[in-house]
Amino acid sequence: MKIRLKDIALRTGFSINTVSRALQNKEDIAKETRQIILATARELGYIPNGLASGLRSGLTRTIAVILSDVANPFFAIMTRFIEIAARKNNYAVFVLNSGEEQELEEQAIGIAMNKGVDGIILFPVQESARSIELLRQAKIPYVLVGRHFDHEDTDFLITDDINGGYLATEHLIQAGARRILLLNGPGHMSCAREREEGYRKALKAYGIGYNSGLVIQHEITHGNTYALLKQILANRFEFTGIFAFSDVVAWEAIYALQEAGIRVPEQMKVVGYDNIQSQLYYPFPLTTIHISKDRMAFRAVEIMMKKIKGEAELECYQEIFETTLIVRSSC
Amino acid sequence: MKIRLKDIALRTGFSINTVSRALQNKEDIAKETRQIILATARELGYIPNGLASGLRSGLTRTIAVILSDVANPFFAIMTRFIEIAARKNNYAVFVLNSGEEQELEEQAIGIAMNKGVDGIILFPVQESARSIELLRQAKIPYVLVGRHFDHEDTDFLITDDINGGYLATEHLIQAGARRILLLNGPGHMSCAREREEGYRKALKAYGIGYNSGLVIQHEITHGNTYALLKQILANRFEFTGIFAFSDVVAWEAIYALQEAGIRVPEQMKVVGYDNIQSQLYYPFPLTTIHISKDRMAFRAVEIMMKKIKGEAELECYQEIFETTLIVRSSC
DNA sequence: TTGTATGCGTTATCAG
DNA sequence: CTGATAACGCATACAA
Repeated sequence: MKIRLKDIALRTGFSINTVSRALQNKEDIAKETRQIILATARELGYIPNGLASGLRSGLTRTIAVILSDVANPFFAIMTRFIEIAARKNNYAVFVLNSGEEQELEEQAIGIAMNKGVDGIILFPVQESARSIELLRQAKIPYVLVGRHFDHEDTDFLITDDINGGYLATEHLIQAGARRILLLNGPGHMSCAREREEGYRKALKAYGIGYNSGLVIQHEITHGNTYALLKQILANRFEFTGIFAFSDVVAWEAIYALQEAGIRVPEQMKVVGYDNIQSQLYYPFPLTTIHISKDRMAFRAVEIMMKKIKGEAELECYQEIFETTLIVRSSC
Repeated sequence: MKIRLKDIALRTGFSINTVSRALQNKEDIAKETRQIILATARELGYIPNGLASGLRSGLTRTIAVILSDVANPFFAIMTRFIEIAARKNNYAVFVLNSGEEQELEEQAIGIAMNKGVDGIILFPVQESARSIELLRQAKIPYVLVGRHFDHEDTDFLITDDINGGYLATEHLIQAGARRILLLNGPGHMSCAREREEGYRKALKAYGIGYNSGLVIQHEITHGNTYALLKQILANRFEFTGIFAFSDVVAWEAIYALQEAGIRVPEQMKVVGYDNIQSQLYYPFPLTTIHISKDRMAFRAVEIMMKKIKGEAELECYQEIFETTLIVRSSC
């Protein structure tokens, strides 16, 4: 049998209202009264009905995380940290995958709204800014993570991807690679554009000409890089280094390289992005760009909480996290 | 401004009730009426309030997935498939991490109940059966995945871990390993016990004595295997094969082996479990035991839906999925 | 086929 | 400090 406030009220002789206020730790309740109520609530195994309280109060203590694909370790790690932080704040999190498809992202936003979430942490697909429009219209607190829109004034937490792209490319160059394949994400993603900007800067700084044939924008969904690289390797190719959009992309690439009998780093130098290995011990030591996944996730939740409570001091929280090079054995 | 049924009612001239019924596609509504209502609902951008409908109807179209740690690729993959299937059924999923701690798992169950989920998919910690007790008392539909209780009559989906353990061990033996370290999960986990049973069976079948010093039960949380193996390798050791509880455990082990300068598979043969590489292209080809993560996840959701709708034909759904050996290069 | 009335469990307002 | 009452938005039973 489900216990309601009413049951506790009946048992203790107080009114439903008093019980509610006592359990909420409101101030104008006698100490003794509160104790009695808390005790019987515990005794009866009372679990508040979040739907009812959410409906009435307008707060559900629930947020949604909308991302590309939780099966991708980068997003899985982010999700984990977000859940840890959310739970500390007594929040539960919905996980919704967009699969990097604009339509599914918008659908996910709709689901989140339907569920009455207090806020949304969004890793936006960026095929259009309609998601932002939706969020804004609904007046629901949100924070973008990892990517941001140039012409929209939103909160966001991103990493210094120009610098990251520069560091990765520079390291490849210093390792002797002149022709460097950029296995980038699609151009609508701000982080992809910025990583490419860093790539270009580094080439320029080292006096290497930019070759558009070496810059590949592709869908970064599961298996796509692998298929693509298989194809590339089947033909003539003249690069000796690869800068991958992410560690996952790098792995897929290396997987394809291995199948083609090309050794990393001897014959091909590879640098990834995200430093997933900061959270998982993979036996393949990938040189990569580190970003602080934990700090970003925690900060995202922190901002979310402030916005929900209406404590946001600033118009927009926009933070750029540092990127650093981690040298392992792939380059 | 949030659109409610009332707004659509006002706009169309029908009553709230009619609008509600029209949007639910109930039968006793005039075709034309329905069309008008649907059109204005769309026009106004109506998003139903799931809290209100959930409160009233008792169904929230929401489930919870409670698992060890989404950052672990195995659970991430399962979560992904579960979300896909749930979403097809118009369900959203809460992800709650237990961190393999009984207390956090029970807390997570409480959160799920508070949120009014229609059902729970649980990868149980199994330190105690109290979680099952909670679930049962609350009369909330649930399915256990990956692990099951011997003395509890519950729905569960597991894999044939005795066979899996046997196949892994047999393969190690056939590859020439006689002294095989079993890096197992804790003994309270049914799947760990069953994998060990398979291990023992294989040893016996090949006339190899069981050596309890080679069987290690340990917490399988992030980083723990790595630390443990570092310690083991620092001392004298005499095994030439490792059967790891999971691919993640295997990776951590191999990571430690590499740091110790021990080559896989030349000096040490390793077999993992779960075949995470069926979903992710990792450039380290791990020999492992395959389990159908997609089929298990889809089935879990399918069962969940049936139980929620009260269509469950059987007392308990108990299914054991096949395990097969995947040979790659680590053994 | 449609409308009215009621209640889901909680919180908020206000009176006592 | 406590209690009565209304309201959140929707779905259901029943009346029309």
